[in-house]
Amino acid sequence: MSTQQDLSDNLENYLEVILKLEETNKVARAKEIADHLEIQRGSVTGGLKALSEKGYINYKPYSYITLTAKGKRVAKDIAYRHRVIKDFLLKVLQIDAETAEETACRMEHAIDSESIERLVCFIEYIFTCPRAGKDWIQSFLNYCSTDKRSRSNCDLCIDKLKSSLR
Amino acid sequence: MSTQQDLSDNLENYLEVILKLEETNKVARAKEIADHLEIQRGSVTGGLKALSEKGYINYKPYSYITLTAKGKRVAKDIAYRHRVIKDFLLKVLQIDAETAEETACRMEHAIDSESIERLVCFIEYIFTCPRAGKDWIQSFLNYCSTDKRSRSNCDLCIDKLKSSLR
DNA sequence: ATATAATGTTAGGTATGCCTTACTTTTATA
DNA sequence: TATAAAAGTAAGGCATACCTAACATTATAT
Repeated sequence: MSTQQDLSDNLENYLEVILKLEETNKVARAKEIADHLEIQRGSVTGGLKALSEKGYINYKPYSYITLTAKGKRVAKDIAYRHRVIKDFLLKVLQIDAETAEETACRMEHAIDSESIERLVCFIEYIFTCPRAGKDWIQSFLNYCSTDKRSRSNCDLCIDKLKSSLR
Repeated sequence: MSTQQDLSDNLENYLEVILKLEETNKVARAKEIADHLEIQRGSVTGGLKALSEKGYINYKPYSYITLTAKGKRVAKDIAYRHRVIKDFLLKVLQIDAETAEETACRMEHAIDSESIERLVCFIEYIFTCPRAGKDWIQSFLNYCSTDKRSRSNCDLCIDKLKSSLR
């Protein structure tokens, strides 16, 4: 999904965690990878060997782990997709933080590059275009919770928009 | 992901295909499931046994396959998530049909129910709110392709909006 | 400096989910 | 109705990816 299908969703998660650990601790250690992925220590070794064989990490038994240039590039891309999707869920759909985080964790492996770029642009568009913007998104939640989907507030809203643009 | 995590992404795909085949042919047959999932005939049997054991399909060797009530409920939910995501990709992000289809196929297993409902509402909101609407979405693509993301056309756009609301 | 704790690896087991090949059942046709 | 084709199943194999328990290495603390 990242470049071709060289990496399973699982291995993508490894890379994402290793990047995070590198940023915090300079290097990653198996124990912490296990903790972050919520799997057992013994399960990590296999993943690390696979990533090493594919050239994404520098790995020697009993030593620390770092990303190769290729690994870093891919890891950053995954983290980017994660951020964009979480942003959309949080700021546009206004999903709660925990759900947004969990869903972003899964969707990041499923979305294609074109859609991610378009999504980035769309979020920007919403908050840039004078016809939309922050208050427009705020009204969205109100629209959602209104059973009748009434348009009774529309005139008021448009009046406010008009005067704000004068 | 559908109800709990009783079903893998894979088995969810089986259900989705079986629903589609039921709608077309009244029943599903292993050969056609294999064709739709692009796997070999021999691979299907295992999936069918798993779905049968979990109570999603009515399955007897050498016979046709139908969804149970539970299976139909879940299958329809998956198909719904698929439609909503594809709709968003097509109509909002304006991704090409083929990519939208493929990406929806993957994302349908990753998204949560809350986000799907919010997404449904959001798509509706865009095409209902007088501040947004069809021409607003059309302008989005233009915004995307503009390198500078300039706001030079904004005044013109707002004028048109104003007069359309008089 | 050495015992102990923490960390890492190995080996064997389980489950999913695909493959292929060979065999069985059903369907169609001659 | 017999036989060939099509559809379905079974068995054995492979890859992923997790588990646990036992063993190895490294780090810590006395």
